[in-house]
Amino acid sequence: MEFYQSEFESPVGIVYVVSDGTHVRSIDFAGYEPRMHRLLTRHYGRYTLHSVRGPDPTVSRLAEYFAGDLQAVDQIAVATNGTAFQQQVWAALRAIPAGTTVSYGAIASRIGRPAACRAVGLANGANPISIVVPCHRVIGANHGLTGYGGGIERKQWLLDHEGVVLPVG
Amino acid sequence: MEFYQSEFESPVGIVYVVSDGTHVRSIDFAGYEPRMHRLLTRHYGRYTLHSVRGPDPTVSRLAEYFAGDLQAVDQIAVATNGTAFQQQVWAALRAIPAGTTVSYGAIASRIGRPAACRAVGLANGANPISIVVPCHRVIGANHGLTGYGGGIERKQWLLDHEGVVLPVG
DNA sequence: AACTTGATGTCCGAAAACGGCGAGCAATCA
DNA sequence: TGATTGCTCGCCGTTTTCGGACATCAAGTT
Repeated sequence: MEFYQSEFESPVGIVYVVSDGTHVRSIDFAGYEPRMHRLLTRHYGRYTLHSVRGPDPTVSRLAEYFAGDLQAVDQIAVATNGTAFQQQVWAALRAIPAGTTVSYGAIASRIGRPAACRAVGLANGANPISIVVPCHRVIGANHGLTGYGGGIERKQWLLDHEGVVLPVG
Repeated sequence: MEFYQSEFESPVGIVYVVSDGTHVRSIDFAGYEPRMHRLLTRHYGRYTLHSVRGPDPTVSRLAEYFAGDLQAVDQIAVATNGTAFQQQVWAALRAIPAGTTVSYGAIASRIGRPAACRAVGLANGANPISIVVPCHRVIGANHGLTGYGGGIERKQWLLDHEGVVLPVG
């Protein structure tokens, strides 16, 4: 497996973008390299990662997103390996419009397993493509942020950036 | 992963030869297809198997071996995936000359782990390349044949063919 | 002479533990 | 009362852990 890695300096820190040339395979924050490589290994076995310097269209889209064009990342082509359940969850995530939030339980209902809210949390945590697959738009039923793979602060920042206003909770 | 499969009708039954074009990756007997595919999957993940009709140099060598030229298979290039321990065992197997036998414990000693005789048995059973990697030349310390992935009868036949004479045991 | 006992590497299935949840209930406080 | 908080417990997919089964054999026990 041959992958290509770009770097992007975002307001929430450096972001790594890993693609196979046509599809994005992983996006994660600097400081979480071990997790990223663990996920890549789990999904693709042995792989080699080539550092890319030239312009990367995915990075351009991310820049637009952070500049305020929230829909800029919606068309990015992604490819993921995962269980059937995870694939369903991740697909459901991409259907959440920017600026809105959904509860874990609601996602569970949408994929036909209303009782699997907790498992949705797990699948969320296993999401290999941060930001583009917007797991940050899923929050607790009581409007608490509960958790985020990149740290709650980043989740809060992203939601603020998207104009989400939550009850005082 | 792209592999190519040939068929060869031997005195001990039909034999499948799987190669990648330059190296043999698997040799097994008809009737053990599930095991063969399980091993290929374990070692190489997803793969496709193309059926080959034309002449196959590996098959020619096998024919020579069965015709009496016992050294004909010694130069066949093989490639295997496996744990470090298995690689060591399989390498040690190829060093056993045709017409001779060795005990499981002796193989264990040769690779520097004299107490791992039982593990050698396991590694033997996991050998993906029958005949060419001559796991049939390994027998019990008491000269019993103990076991063979293709059935004891085939092990007996191969040893007879190679002129091995064992104590009456 | 027959039987038991460890050491050994790997795979496989079963079982348990672990969460980025959420509803329900009771205790607390104005 | 009614709102709020905190605890408990059931839910469920995934990962981890664990225990057994084996192509053995030498040494110790009976």
